[in-house]
Amino acid sequence: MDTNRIVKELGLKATPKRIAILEILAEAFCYLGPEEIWRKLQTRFKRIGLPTVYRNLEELSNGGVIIKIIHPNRKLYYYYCNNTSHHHHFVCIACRRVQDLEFCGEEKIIREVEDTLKGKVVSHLFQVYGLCSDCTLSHAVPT
Amino acid sequence: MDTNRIVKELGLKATPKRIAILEILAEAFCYLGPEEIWRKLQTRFKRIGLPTVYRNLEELSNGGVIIKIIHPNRKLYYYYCNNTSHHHHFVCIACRRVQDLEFCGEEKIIREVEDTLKGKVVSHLFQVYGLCSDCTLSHAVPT
DNA sequence: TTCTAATTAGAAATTAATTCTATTTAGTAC
DNA sequence: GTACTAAATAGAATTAATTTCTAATTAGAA
Repeated sequence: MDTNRIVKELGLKATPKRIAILEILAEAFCYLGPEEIWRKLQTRFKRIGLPTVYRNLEELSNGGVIIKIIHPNRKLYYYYCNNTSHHHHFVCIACRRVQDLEFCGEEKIIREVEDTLKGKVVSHLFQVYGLCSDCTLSHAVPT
Repeated sequence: MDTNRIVKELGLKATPKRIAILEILAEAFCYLGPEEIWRKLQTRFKRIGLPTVYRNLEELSNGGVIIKIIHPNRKLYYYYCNNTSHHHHFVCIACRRVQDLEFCGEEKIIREVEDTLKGKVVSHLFQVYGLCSDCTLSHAVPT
């Protein structure tokens, strides 16, 4: 995965820290918060500010390379998503693994909103929470 | 609507402020934040603390009488929902009106997660954002 | 190599939400 | 109606996450 090229295609400079942030997420296969990412970065960079992490996550998120998670606890989480087509995710509440879902009822929603409610759909948020195959087997308890 | 009875059925005391909070939401037909509710309460009560509002919203939300909104700006919002059956909502991003949706792809999601991913669905979050019929007509610009 | 706009560090500020303690109150028992 | 007790509240203080600010640094173009 050419993180260097990905970042430049977004019109951003390929700074070592920006690249590292993207790589950490790409290798995680689960969602991470800014502070968690910051801690991982501190093993590679002796000077790294938390605002830098926040700023980069926001930029990469705006560029569509990573996805911002809407979490009930109001903290920010992000995960890497190389699948650019519209789709949704199954999030494991035990291990945080994120997996793609095929299902999307978009057409049906649009039809109901436009026909019945006479409104217009701008976007929809759809996330499925549960236990992934590994965590189902191990009877993991979500944190 | 007997707010007094509703509150007592949750095992909570029917204090004037708690009743007022529930009434404000029930009469709003849109989602409101704690501070907005607090401002409305201040016209009725000369002494009313913001922590009281937060605490009551959390309690009423736990009781299922009102619903906590997951909002991209990470602030808390709540709306009154007297429809106890499982369903989802269409939220107008201009005027904040909340309307019930029939659509729910629950069975299909469960089938995909269990059959394909071998996981188990615990819950799903599904919200549709757009412009309601009134706001579509008036070309309202979301705030 | 030089230059410039983008990026960063680190401190400070902001904002929403929560905690704490003393006081008040709803609802039960009498 | 009065007394009682657990629940609820006010208001100040605190917490925690995120954002803003300014001066210094750096990536990448010229």
